[in-house]
Amino acid sequence: MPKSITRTYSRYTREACSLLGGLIRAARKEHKLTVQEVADRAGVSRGLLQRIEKGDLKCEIGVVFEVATIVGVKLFDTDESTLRKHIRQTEDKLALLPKSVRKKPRVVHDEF
Amino acid sequence: MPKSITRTYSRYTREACSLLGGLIRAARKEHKLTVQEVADRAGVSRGLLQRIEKGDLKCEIGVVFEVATIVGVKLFDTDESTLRKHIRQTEDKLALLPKSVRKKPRVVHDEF
DNA sequence: TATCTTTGTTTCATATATAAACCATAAACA
DNA sequence: TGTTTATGGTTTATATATGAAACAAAGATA
Repeated sequence: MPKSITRTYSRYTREACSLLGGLIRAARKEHKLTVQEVADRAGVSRGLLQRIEKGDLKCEIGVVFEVATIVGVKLFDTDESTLRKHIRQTEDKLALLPKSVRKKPRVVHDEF
Repeated sequence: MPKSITRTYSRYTREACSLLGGLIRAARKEHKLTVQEVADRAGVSRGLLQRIEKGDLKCEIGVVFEVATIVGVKLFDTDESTLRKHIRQTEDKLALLPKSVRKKPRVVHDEF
């Protein structure tokens, strides 16, 4: 059962979300698109899109990214092929790292 | 009432989420941090963090961004002050744009 | 080798995000 | 001006994401 849920967000997180929402809103208007129109294209409700544009932190990331894509806001400042390349690079990097992370020697003997 | 919810995501959206998850995972391991440790710092459950690292599209964007921030993954390739500047620029841009978007002349008289 | 830890899944109860329907205000155009 | 449309708030019912706990398997250290 989820415990009663008061999350805290760093300033950077809040500002990043706020900026992303603002970029989406600006891009939508530049394309002369209505809130309803973009919502329809993304398959979401008008209210949800309005929350996204306000930088609401509690929206599905997939929906936010989808809306951003629809209005032409690039998440990683890269096109799709570059994106795929980054994914491969990240996978390669992960392959080199240890599978699981151990912190310290299990027991500390050096108490003196 | 929400209608029964089969969303579609573009390839770019899926890959962007996948990449972000991979970057988080790689950054976490580079910092020698355990899944549980990062989950605790972010105030989320271990299972949720694992879903984020797998690029799950249905997570709160605030949580994903927060985790990314914790392990040092920059969303916009900028520091906090630059981020704030971008926000202001976006606001200024929005101030210049029309408040609401009108599509076409209301009625088309020119049917002939 | 054996032991401890991390990770990867699963199931389940519930808190909550969402869609839909309203209404009110503001903005755009004639 | 008046009319139409876009936007911004609600409110409510429900689909679903989440936290917690349990389990198994894989990895790391001695």
